Amino acid sequence: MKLITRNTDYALRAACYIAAQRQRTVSVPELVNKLRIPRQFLRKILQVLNQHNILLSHKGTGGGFILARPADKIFLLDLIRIFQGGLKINKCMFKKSPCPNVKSCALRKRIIKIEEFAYSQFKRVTLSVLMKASKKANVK
Amino acid sequence: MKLITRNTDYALRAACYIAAQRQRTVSVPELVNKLRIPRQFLRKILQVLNQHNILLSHKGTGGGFILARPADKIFLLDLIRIFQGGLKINKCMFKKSPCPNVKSCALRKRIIKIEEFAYSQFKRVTLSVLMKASKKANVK
DNA sequence: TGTAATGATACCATAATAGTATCATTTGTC
DNA sequence: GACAAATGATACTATTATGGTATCATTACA
Ligand code: FES
Ligand code: FES
Repeated sequence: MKLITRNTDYALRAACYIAAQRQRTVSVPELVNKLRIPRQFLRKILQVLNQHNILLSHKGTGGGFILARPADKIFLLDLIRIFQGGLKINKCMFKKSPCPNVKSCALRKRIIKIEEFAYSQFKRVTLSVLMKASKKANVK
Repeated sequence: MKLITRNTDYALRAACYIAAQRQRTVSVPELVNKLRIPRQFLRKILQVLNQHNILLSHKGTGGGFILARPADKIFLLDLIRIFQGGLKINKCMFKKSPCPNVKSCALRKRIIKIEEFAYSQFKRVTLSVLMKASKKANVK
């Protein structure tokens, strides 16, 4: 079971890379070269990020993408929502038995709790947080 | 994204039903009739539950399945492990950048936390807990 | 006006999940 | 012992979600 799909993963990596370039626009060829993400797939992803106002795009020669807002205002949760339609961890399984539509069901409760927890965790991860982690790694 | 697959769901329902019958063996035809789970799929699932010592099977006329141990000793987490190979929520995505193999990565930390939390929640759900919930529902 | 970029969109491939079919084996009953 | 009613084992198919590709249109700079 995956919490994060490859869509989201690639989006996150690309956004991180772009964030690190400050206000310089970054093109797909550059991203492909640095991140080794399949070109067409990456393009599709970046287009979606643009549509959702995570990135701004610039067409034409010398064009590319930049962040639409500061790196500490872009949350992993945003990307998950975009590419995975939110977590929507689970509609309850037991459609009929044993719990028809009980508020008190233990299973339902747990699932909701897990979902809320996952949200709260992913809300704390921003691009800038991830970039810091990566900096430390490179410095080591 | 599903925390619980249909395998596990069906297994849980079937096990709950069987648990409610005490020591009476319950056959596939009966389960199909009551739970409306596709017959062959259910059979496969029950066979797996038998192999993993959640259920005991009894062949021949009048045969069927009973719980291999008390309902409060059968955990949802067991079933998830069996049918979904544990939660194994996520091996880290960023294979290279931005965090090569850093202990301190924010994302990794979150993912591990979520995984642990999910485990702890599912460990608390037993067949008997679910049966209680369902009882309440039916009484209401 | 040519070229380097993205926009839009339709299509294909792979893998995970869900479900089916079939034959073999065991066991109770007449 | 024969038959029927159950499970055991296993191989196959179908559906869906994910991952990935290809192509043509549009924009913008030089
Ligand atoms: S299992 Fe769904 S309400 Fe209880
Ligand atoms: S994203 Fe994997 S270690 Fe940070």
